[in-house]
Amino acid sequence: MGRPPCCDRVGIKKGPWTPEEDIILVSYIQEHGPGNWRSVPTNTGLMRCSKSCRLRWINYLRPGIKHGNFTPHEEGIIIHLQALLGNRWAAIASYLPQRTDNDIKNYWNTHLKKKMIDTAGSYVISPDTSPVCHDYMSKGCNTEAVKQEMKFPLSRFSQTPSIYASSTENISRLLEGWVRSSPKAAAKKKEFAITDNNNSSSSSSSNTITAASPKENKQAERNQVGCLAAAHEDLDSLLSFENTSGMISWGKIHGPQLAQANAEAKQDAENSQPPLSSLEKWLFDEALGQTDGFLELPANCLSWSAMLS
DNA sequence: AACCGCTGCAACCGCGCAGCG
DNA sequence: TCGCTGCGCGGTTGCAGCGGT
Repeated sequence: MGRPPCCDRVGIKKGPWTPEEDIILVSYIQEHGPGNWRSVPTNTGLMRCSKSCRLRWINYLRPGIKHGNFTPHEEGIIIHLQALLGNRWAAIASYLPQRTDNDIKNYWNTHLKKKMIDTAGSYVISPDTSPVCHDYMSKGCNTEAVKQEMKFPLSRFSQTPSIYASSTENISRLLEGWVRSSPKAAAKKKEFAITDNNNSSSSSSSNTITAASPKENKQAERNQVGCLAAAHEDLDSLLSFENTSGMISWGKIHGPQLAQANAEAKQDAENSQPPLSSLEKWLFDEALGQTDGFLELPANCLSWSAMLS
């Protein structure tokens, strides 16, 4: 007796989202905030199921999402956390706020898993939770990829997404200001902070995964996410291109105005070099072994990642 | 130029969990 | 306590784009 699929209703549209649908969804979320997905299709008139709306928002339209160009450091984090947590992509994604679980999952399945299998032929993958890197370290490793990343840490911004992708990036960018000022978002951050404080005794070790019951693990995960919230605030500056030119109200722009807004936003992004954020600094520090960040990875994981590159 | 296989990624599907009445 | 409902997660699929022949 299975539950009937949510998208079985006649008239529910499937397949790729159109820019128009994206704009409708973004406009609605800008006004009402994410959540209550059940009501989104009915209130917006979108012929999509609630799940599809949620997924589209989470994986593509949400502000601050970065696609493609995984850095060696991100690879290292993913590899390390995958070894620690297994295929719990949502948990892994919580350590990489710019990445979605879907993105990480895809990247793992299409790139990293293959690399791991390829290299596992010559090296033993340790089954224990401390992955892996020892053999590589003992054999020496090529850290050129890491050095490159450290030389040009902002290279990721020079990626050339598709035309439509750039338009959704602009949607995200435009939304950035709303998310920052959104009372809901602020409340969420506050809530995280409170959770973090309440668990301060454990937070110091919250980055250490210990053997515990599934329920406890779940709670620990939440705590970890809470710990990350503060870091997320720092990330804001990285995630956005600093909408100093002013927030464009999404409810008011359509057609040619939208195209112009997109063009201007793109121009802004091309002209302005993003400031060095706390995270960028953290990445530098991490590479130099001066980790005081929220996620402390074994330095050799960078090497591991570079090795795979 | 046409075909074919491969790759990467967006989107879908099914299940489990949590909240609520 | 139980059933219903909505949300979130992980696995899987489908398709567009690309390169090779």
